[in-house]
Amino acid sequence: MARTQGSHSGITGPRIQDAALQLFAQHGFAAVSMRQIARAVGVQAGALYNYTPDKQSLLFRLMEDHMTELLTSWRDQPVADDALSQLEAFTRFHIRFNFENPDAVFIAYMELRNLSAENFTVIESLRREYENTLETVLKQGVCEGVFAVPDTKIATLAVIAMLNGVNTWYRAGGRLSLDQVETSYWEMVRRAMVT
Amino acid sequence: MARTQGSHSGITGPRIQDAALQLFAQHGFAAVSMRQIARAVGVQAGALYNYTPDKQSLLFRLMEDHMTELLTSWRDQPVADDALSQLEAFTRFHIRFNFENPDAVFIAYMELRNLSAENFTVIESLRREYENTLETVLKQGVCEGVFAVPDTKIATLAVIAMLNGVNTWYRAGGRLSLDQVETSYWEMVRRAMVT
DNA sequence: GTCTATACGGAGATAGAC
DNA sequence: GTCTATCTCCGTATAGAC
Repeated sequence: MARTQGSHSGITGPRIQDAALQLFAQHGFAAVSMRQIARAVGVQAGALYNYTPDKQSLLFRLMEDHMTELLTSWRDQPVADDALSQLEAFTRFHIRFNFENPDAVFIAYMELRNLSAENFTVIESLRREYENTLETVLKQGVCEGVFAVPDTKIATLAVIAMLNGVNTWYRAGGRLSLDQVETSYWEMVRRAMVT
Repeated sequence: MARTQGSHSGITGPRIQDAALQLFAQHGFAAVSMRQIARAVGVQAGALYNYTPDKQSLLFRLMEDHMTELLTSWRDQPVADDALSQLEAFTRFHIRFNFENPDAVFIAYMELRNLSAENFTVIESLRREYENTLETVLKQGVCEGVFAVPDTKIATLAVIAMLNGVNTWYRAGGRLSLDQVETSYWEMVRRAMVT
């Protein structure tokens, strides 16, 4: 009862993040105004600055949260000990995670150039960390003699680029289930990597 | 002598295109102002409107010119008649063309959402046309029995996505020549597609 | 915690002189 | 063909009332 009119306790912060995520993904960071975000949340523009120091921090937080969740989700996956199973797990995990987080994935790739220099460094290092988890699998497979790749660094980037492509065309409810898509990509990845 | 001061005959138009290409690639369409473009060219903002009806048309023209050049360049490539040679030619052509036109390629992928609905349709159909040239090769290879792919449409998109990734990391003067990069990617593409 | 009001600057685009 | 000047609108961000 002591709460003033219009107060929504602690939920406005997350709602701002959600609205920004959706709007940035749809129109691009530079094209979205703070007023638009405020309108989507149902508050006035000025109120946003109780939750974020500025627009740049809003973008950074979205990307950092996304990359952190990507990394922890992959680390929480059950692991096999052979490289082949790990590569299949990575392929399927990456496709599924991207499918479930299309806006965040899109922003993480498209809005890198709109990060300040310091923020860019942070995000890039998280991305590098994720790429390294795949490269480690590939290196292990090369050691075991099950993978033959021209260059593990190039192969890492090639696999991730290929898998990222799924989000540009796959939509739920089309002629293929996500599991079928995973299987198709896994077949191509496997044949490209395995001896 | 009849020419007024500041006139640069017919070269201002192309200079506007070049400046816009570079600025859009660097900062993004939405973040670049007509004033910035004018400054880069060395004219006043109002003068731009002698060459383009508006900012949107400037973007569309850049993308359309790029896609058209991509298509005609590929059509001008010498063709082998077997699918395997054609796939290798496509792989190397695509990597090399992208390397030589990084700004245009970047814009063509990043600024699709900033096109008007009608302009988007045009660009999308040009892209589809380019993808179809690759899918035709893959289909031919499947018929000939030299390729085994889970789905020619998916394989087409997978190959292009993988090859597009090169531009995100490869820089001239690094540890690898472009020819070595082409060869690495071709090895992965070949093994992913060939029976 | 949210509101209204506003400072301050820059956006796209146009008019008319030269 | 380019310039200067300007219209009109919207951007980010802040101040202070409630």
